[in-house]
Amino acid sequence: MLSHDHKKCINKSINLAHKIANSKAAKLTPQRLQVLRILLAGHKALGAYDILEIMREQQSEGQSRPQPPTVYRALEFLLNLNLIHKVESQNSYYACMIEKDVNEQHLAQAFICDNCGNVEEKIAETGARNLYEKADSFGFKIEHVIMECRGICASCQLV
Amino acid sequence: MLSHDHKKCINKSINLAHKIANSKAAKLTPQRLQVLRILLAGHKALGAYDILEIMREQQSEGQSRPQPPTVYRALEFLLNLNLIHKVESQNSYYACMIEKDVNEQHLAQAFICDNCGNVEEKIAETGARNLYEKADSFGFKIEHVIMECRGICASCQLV
DNA sequence: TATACAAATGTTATATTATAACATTGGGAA
DNA sequence: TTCCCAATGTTATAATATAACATTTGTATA
Ligand SMILES: [Zn+2]
Ligand SMILES: [Zn+2]
Ligand SMILES: [Zn+2]
Ligand SMILES: [Zn+2]
Repeated sequence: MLSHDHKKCINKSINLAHKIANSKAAKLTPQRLQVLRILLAGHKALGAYDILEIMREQQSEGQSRPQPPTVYRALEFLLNLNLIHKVESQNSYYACMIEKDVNEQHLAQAFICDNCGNVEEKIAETGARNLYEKADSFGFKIEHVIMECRGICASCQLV
Repeated sequence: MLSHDHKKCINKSINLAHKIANSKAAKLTPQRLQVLRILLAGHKALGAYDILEIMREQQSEGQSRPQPPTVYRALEFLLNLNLIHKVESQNSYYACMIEKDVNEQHLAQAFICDNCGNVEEKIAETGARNLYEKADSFGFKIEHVIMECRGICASCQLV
């Protein structure tokens, strides 16, 4: 899935992140941006402690050694802005890869390769409509939807 | 959602469980049955340690105090037979409530009430088809699908 | 019946994921 | 300047899950 210009992809995402943060008067601090960048480095889902380790590797002189709450706070912030998503079925996190407008909502479907870890994110359309209709039919009010597909991606099937 | 005859509901599920286990030459031992019964007691999702606590309460003389692996082993067994499902977004487990035939597969959609904990399980039809089509479109081979809706159930909205 | 094997269970310890609680810092607003 | 509050730092611990090895139990078969 790295058939695209990933540097451009990252820059686009970071620009959008700044816009979204500004529009909500939320502060995309260096630390939060660092976590976002770590996730944007690849279209893979990483665990919180994987991210922590990378933060420690990237740690420069004079900075204090990051601790778990640091990661979880950044993740929470980014999740709230919908800049990242959590893969509930594996306790991991990936950067949103949907090209969207500021304020645009989207219901994500994640296709996670259990071989290489890549995540392909799609927008749920029909599938989501179906869920909301079904919920309506018995009076359930949906607050949050989780749609994840675990499996093997195209390139991993070739091997 | 307890507008049904729950004793009958439980018995039906347990009969089916025996049939499914037999058909796969899998042993539904007393311990495994105990865990299934605990989950069947209500249409709620319970955490592994909640189940463990109940097992300990139900512990009779001479039996040894159950430990975490005991619960997780039983859960794994029941998950494999599709007799229970995991709510990935809250690390909890509930008894399957789909009336199905032995050997019948189903793709579950769980509607979890964040107020009362009740789970309503539906079979994904349209939604699932949509997912598989989408996956096909970029060569992704789906092994397992997770569809969860978190929200508020009808009766909790009345309060 | 005796032996041997495998599945299930028991037991202890520990790994992994996540949060509570409180202290400190730093950048505006008044 | 003083105050406030959001952000970060720090320490400890909670919650979820599994590894590793010992023991039991049922049953196949020699
Ligand atoms: Zn997204
Ligand atoms: Zn792959
Ligand atoms: Zn089910
Ligand atoms: Zn409810």
